[in-house]
Amino acid sequence: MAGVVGLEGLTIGSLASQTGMSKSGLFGHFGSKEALQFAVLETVVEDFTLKVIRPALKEPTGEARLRKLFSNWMEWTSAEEQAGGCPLMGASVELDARPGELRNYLAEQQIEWLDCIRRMAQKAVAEGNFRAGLDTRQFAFELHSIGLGFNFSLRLLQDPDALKRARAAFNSLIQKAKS
Amino acid sequence: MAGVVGLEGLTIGSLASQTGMSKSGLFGHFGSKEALQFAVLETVVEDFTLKVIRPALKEPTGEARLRKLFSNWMEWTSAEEQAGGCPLMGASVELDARPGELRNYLAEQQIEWLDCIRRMAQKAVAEGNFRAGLDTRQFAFELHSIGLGFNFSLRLLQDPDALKRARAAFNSLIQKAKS
DNA sequence: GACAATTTAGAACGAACGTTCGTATAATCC
DNA sequence: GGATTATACGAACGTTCGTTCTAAATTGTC
Repeated sequence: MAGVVGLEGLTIGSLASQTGMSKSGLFGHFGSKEALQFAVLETVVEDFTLKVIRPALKEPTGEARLRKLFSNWMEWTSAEEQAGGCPLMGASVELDARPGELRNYLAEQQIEWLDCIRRMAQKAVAEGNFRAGLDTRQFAFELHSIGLGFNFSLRLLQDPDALKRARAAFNSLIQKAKS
Repeated sequence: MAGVVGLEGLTIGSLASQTGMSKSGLFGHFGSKEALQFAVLETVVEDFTLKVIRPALKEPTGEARLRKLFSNWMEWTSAEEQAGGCPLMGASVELDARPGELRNYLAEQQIEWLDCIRRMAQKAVAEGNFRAGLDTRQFAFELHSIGLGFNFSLRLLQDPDALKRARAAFNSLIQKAKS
């Protein structure tokens, strides 16, 4: 629901009726709407870590791990249960101009995500698969940008080629990192 | 205001008091909230065309025009009056799972925007500056992705290197289009 | 300067918002 | 098995939401 209508658009009444609970019964579990939003965000981050990052860590370091990370990410972003696209990207846009704990938490997590990409790229550099002197922060920026573009093309434009485009961009990013 | 709180978060009461008008006085100009949202979106698109696309069309076709388009775009996205970042990107995420006329209109405009990029790239191909056989739709996808990444890094992460990163990504995209 | 049209204001509407309260049921503990 | 703690409920709170009236003010036209 938060993915479709946003964290602010998510309403306690509609969530209650969706879950078959009473408004006050559901409210009691959180104590405030902000706490509910926080719980949603935490759950999403947890799910992201579980389905995107963790499985990739089982792959051998370097390019293989990055490839796995990327494909997991694309799958997670386009999953049917994510009705409104990647909820983290949704929240990023929704919260980027609203100071508060929610925003701080999300920004922290997204910095950590970019750093996770950076570390994987750095590992590929150390192993000699990516060229020495590669700007791995730049690599992370560009990889993340591809994900944003994919979400946009898939969700708003409903472009059937969205995945193809993202994959092509990813491949040429890898290519560029090598030479 | 719509950029900060979103098109749905934008409320007639708050907009009225912000403009010094009465709620009903302001409402009368639009007749419904959806019409107000539509007007906001139309105004944004108009402003975007005026400040980003139109000035680029004065440049010579090909790479120079694309460079001007990109720098205009970055400026517009990071402008102070766009308190919540690029309102079109904000609306894209907000509306991508909410069927309706607003969504249709935005999707149309964004398709037109990607096509505008594509045509400029195609021109560069025709002139021999970009390599023959370049996938210009792919080029447009990647260019737009850089813009999304820039908006993200600038607004949510408040990364002082956001513009540097976007420029570097753009330059290597141009480079890639040549060889 | 009278008249018509547009623009604004004020009051009120029902609905939904987040939140609080008191209470009844279910689970847990000694 | 009785006391205690979670958990869920229905009702109501004050506020704000988008919207609808009607009336007053402003503007433009002949």
